[in-house]
Amino acid sequence: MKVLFAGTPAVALPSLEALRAAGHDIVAVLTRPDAHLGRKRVLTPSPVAAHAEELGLPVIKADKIDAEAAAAIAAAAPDVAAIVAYGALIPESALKIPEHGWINLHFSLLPAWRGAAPVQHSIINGDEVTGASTFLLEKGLDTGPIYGTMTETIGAGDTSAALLERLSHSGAVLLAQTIDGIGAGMLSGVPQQGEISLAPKLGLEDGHVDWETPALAINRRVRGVTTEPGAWTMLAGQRFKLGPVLLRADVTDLAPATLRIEAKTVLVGTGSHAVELVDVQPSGKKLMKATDWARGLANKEDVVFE
RNA sequence: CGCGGGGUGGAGCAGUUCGGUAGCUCGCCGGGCUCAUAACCCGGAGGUCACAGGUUCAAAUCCUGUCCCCGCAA
Repeated sequence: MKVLFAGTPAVALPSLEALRAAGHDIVAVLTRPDAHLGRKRVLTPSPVAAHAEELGLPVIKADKIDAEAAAAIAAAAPDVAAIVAYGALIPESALKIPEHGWINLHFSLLPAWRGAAPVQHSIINGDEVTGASTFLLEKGLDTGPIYGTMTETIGAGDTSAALLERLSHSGAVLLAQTIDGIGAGMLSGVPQQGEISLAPKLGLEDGHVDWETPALAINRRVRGVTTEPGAWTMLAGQRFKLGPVLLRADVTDLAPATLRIEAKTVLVGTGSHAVELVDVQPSGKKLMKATDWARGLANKEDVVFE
């Protein structure tokens, strides 16, 4: 089929590749405009834009589907649109452009975790299983009829970044199969059923660790916000980033936020039992082993996070 | 020219204010103790102090410029 591919970050790339590999004709790629990234604000194309340009595919850059973008999409005359993490809403008027509509690959088992950050919320919530769904885009937020789903187990040490990476590949297969099925006229959408939950985009404050909460909740939250937006706490007035922490149910005598620095481990007290720090990143420093960081501390006593 | 922190043996840091022959905690190599060890004891290797100029009898330290890393902000 003639497919319009819409996506922006790296997690969309496997889907674009899967569609090409399945033999579909990518008539155009819709992505968000180049953004000023990094400290030097270098104007950088999105990963999808960069890849599409390498492949010589026509690229439409737009952060909202205005009349101009809609005209460009219509001009490409797609049979169907495939959308993976594009990053902006598609207005109702544009939904009608392709004959078969817009098929969204969403990284959760809908209707669970509708919204921008499904993977992060599933980990923070402690879900044991998540997955990906393909559905027909409609006016509501991630509410359309489902074409296909696949499940993925969430590991005890999974971070959002790791899980999303896996889902981006397995989900790409699902998306390609869905587009195949629609092209063959053998698929129809099924209304979503089950418990609805929302997964709004996470902000910086979502990564702020509250040491008064139980260790398990902290473990899940840290993994859920890693790598973006990142977990952190405060130390001596400076932001202090944290990598995933290990549960240490054997240590129960540490007050919340209080550190205990030992030869091979760095422990922190929580609302329940202690947690072991693995990787940390002090402000202005690179990511380092918690034990390395602790080795350089002048005073290893009475270290307390704020 | 957005704000800020930083580049010192393999790792993390101190030393820079008040220039004067490189330190701490580890790691590594060799030896010892031990039933044994990530514990302890003894010995050892390893650094042009990011780079380039300048000032000075003397620069990690003072002055100028450059490169690189990171946090914030976008």
